Amino acid sequence: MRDFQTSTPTAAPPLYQSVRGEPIDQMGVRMTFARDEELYAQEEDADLVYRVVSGAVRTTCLMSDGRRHVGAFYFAGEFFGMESGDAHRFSAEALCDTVVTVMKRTIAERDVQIERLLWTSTVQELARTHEHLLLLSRMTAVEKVATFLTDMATRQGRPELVFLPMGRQDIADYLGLTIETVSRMIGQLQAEGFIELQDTRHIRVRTRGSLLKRCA
Amino acid sequence: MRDFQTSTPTAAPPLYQSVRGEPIDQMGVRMTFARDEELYAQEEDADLVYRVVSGAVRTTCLMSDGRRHVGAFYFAGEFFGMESGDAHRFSAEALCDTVVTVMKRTIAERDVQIERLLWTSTVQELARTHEHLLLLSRMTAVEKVATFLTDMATRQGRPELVFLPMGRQDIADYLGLTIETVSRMIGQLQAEGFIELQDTRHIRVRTRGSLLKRCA
DNA sequence: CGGTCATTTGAACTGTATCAAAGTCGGTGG
DNA sequence: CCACCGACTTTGATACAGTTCAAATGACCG
Repeated sequence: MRDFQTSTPTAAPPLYQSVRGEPIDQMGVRMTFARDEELYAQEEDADLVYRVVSGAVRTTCLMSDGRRHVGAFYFAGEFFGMESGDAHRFSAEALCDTVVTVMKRTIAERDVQIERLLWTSTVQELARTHEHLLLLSRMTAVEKVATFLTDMATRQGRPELVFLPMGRQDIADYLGLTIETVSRMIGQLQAEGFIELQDTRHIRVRTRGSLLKRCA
Repeated sequence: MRDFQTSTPTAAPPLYQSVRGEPIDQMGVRMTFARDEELYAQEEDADLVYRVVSGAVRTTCLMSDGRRHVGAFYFAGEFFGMESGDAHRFSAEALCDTVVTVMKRTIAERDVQIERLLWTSTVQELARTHEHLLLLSRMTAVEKVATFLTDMATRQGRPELVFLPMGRQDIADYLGLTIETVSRMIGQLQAEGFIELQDTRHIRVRTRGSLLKRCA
């Protein structure tokens, strides 16, 4: 986990200057969370917005019968937490040691610059969620895994070497598959020569073009 | 199709007054679309926001290999079209004869009242999309159909009698199932006594409580 | 009525889940 | 430094939900 630095310039959006003169990256309260620590819980009041400074976060949703769903993963520079009206529909946990900045939503809304940024992030989030929807409803298991890997690679800004800060169970719950199927599909992609596993969490993408083709 | 009036007071949110004194319901250009007519296309510039006045709209996404995905259905009073950054990721079509109001997004953003409303709608949309995500990733076929029916019933404000302005294929593509499975699950719910079909598009919900239990 | 399109029903197939077991890795203590 | 432990991951065999293909039924409309 130690080598995971998503705070690379490629991954983070440019700095924005708020009207108060503070760079938005440094606004709000800075908080640190350990691996698997909870940032907020399902059903909790959603009056704060978050931004990843370094590390990674997952949002999860537990159904009454114990089925688990992972809503999204967030990396350095990305906003999250505005997914709901008043109460969080998801809980958020750190995937590894993670630093975030937290801001009261009402304060954010008082600053035109920040509000714009929040709006953009929310629309972006919506777009990503729609992609996710498409993935879940209309893709086969291999396609899901291939899409996931290329998405991770892209967001980490390094298209050839992907690092996965999350375990197989998280991936499975994100893709709507079982852990076994995820494992098998990664195996299959490797057998077909699209990827190469350095270890379970570091994957080298051999032929990005071809892998993309498996994404439908 | 003739009897479908979603412009009932129960379905539509209260009127809002914009700073310019116009009720927001009547703002923008009024347009009428016939059944299956396209409001906007995938990849088209997304500089307009829409609101259903009467009728119903579906958004669809076509994958390269022909697989089809229905993103959402919209009824009277609901906003749509702000799902993306610059270009629409979905196309929008009228499910039946439909009236909408169209507004330039830039104009909407100049009016604080409208902008707030748009924000609320977008966040609501995001929440609904997350529900949809959960449905697609972690529900069985029966659960999907049961959830769909209760959702439709709720949004139409009549929990006992659901009217479906869309065909089975649309439902299937919305739920990530095939048309045959949708049909079978509706049949099953009927056999189990949860619902009763008046005709293919009018469904009476017998025991809402029990039907909800099938929604996980 | 007859034709077209949408929906339902039936039978066989398949992708993914489930259940079970064997590896693999990273950390810990001797 | 090595041996062991526990958690995570991979692999294998079987089961089943949902798909696919095919045909029948039903609804709508001239």
